[in-house]
Amino acid sequence: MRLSQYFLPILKETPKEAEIVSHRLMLRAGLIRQQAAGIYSWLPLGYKVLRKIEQIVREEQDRAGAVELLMPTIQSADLWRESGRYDAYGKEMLRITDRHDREMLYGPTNEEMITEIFRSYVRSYKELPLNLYHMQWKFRDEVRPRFGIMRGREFLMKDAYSFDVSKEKAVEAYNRMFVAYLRTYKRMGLTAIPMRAETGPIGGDLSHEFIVLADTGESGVFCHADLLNKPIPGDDVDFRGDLSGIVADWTSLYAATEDMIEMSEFEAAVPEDKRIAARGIEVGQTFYFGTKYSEPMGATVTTSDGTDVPVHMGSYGVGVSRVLGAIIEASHDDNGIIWPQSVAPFDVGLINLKSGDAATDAACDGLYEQLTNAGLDVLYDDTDQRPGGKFATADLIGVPWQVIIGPRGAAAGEAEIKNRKTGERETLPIAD
RNA sequence: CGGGGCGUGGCGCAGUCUGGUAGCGCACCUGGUUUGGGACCAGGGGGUCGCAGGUUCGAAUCCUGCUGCCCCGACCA
Repeated sequence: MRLSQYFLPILKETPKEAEIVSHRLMLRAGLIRQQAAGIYSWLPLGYKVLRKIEQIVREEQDRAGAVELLMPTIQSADLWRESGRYDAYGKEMLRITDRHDREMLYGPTNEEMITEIFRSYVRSYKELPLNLYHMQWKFRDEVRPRFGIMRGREFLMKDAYSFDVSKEKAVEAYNRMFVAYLRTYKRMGLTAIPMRAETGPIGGDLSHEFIVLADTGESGVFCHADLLNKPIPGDDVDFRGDLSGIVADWTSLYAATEDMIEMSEFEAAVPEDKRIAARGIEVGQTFYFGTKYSEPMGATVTTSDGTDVPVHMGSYGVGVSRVLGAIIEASHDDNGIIWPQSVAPFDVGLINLKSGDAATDAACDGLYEQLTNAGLDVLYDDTDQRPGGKFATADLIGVPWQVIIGPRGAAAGEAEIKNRKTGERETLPIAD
C-alpha cells in the first residue's frame, strides 16, 4: 500500500479526552475515531489490526473444535423473557421498539439465542459435544464508558457456547476453551493469566477470567509469580485428548480476582516473594453454567437410555476489540505503538526519504515491488513529507520493521533496516 | 446514579472574572527555496464561539433551561 493512496489520519497532538496510553496512541496513530461516548469508528489501520486479532481467535477456536456461525446484533425481547433475563439484565441492555411496537434489544450477549438455535435442531446426545461461536458486535449501555476501546459500549466479542450431555463432558469442553485461550493470547504477544472469577449474572460455578497485568487495568488481581512464565501448550496439543492435566497444572497456582480473594488464603497459598498483587485487564472469561438456560428454555437431548435431559452449557468470551487496547498497553514506547508481528497492520514500513528524486524513487519503487511479490504486506511512504515526519509516523504506527532508503542508499544500492522494538539498525544491499 | 470539569476553525488552546471589530500554535491551500530525525519565506482559505430562550444600544463573555463529552466514585462477563 502506498501511503499517498492510503487513509492514515495521524495526529501530532493528543486529543484531550484520552487519559490512558492505549487510547492516546489509538487516536494519534489513526486507528479509531470516537463517534459518541464508548462508540468508535475503526479507521483503516485499526480495522486491519482488529481483523488480524479476529483471525487468530478464529484459528484457535477452530483448532479446539468450535464451529463458527453468525447471529444478529438485534434480538427479540420474547427470547429473553424465556430465560428470565429480560427483566433481570437492567439498564445495561439497550432496548428498542420497532415500527410495529415490537420489543427488541441490541444484544449484550447471546446465550438465549444460541440455546434457541440448539433446541431447534439437536435431539440426540450423539450430536454432542457441540461448541458454536461467533464474532459479533455487542452493545452494553455502560453507565460510564471509559479508556477508549477498553470499556466501550459497542464492542466486538467472540463468544462460544458449548453443549454437552453431562457435567463431566461439559468440563472437558471447558478445558478445551481454557487451553485454546492460553494459546490465543500467547499468539498475540500477550501474557494472559487465568484467574478464578465471579460468575456474575451469567451464572454457574466454574469460571476464569483471563487477565493481562497492566497498571491501567480495571480489576485488582492476586496471583503466584510463576504463572507469568509458565509454558503455553504448543501446536501439538491434542484437543481431542485429555486436557485436564494442563488445566490442573495452571489452576494449581493461586490466582484470583479481587472479588474472589481471601487475603489469608492468598498468603497461605503463595510464598511471600512470589506474591503478585496488581491490576489487570480482563481480556476474556470462561464459564460453566450447567442447565441455567437449557432448563427454562427446553434445550434437551435424548440420552442412551432414552430419557430427555437438559444440556450442560458453558460460554467463553474474548473481548476482541479490548484485546487490541491491551496489546498496546503492553507494547509501546514514548514514540508510539510496537506491534507484535502477529497482529501488526503491515509487516514492513518502506520509507522513501526523498520522494521526487529519480534515483531514490527508482530504488524504493523497485524494492516495494520485490517485497510485495515476496508476500509481505508493505506500507510504502512515498509522500513528500520531510524525513523527520516520516520517521515519527513510522514509529507511531509501530510496524515491526522499517526499511529506509534515501539518495545515499539509492546511490550505494543499500537500505537501512530498523527494528521498531529494539531500535537496532543495519545496512543491507538492496539486492538481498 | 452522586461529585467535579469542559464545549471557541480539523487538532491543541487563549479570550469569559471586568459585555464593545473572534485570536494564537499546529494542520490545510498557492508560489518559491528545501529534504538522512516532526524545515523556511511570502501569500491565502476556513469559526452563526454546543443548542434554545432572556437581559442589553450591543453577548463567546451576564442570566435561565437543555444537550454533548471527559475525570473521580458507585456499578459491571
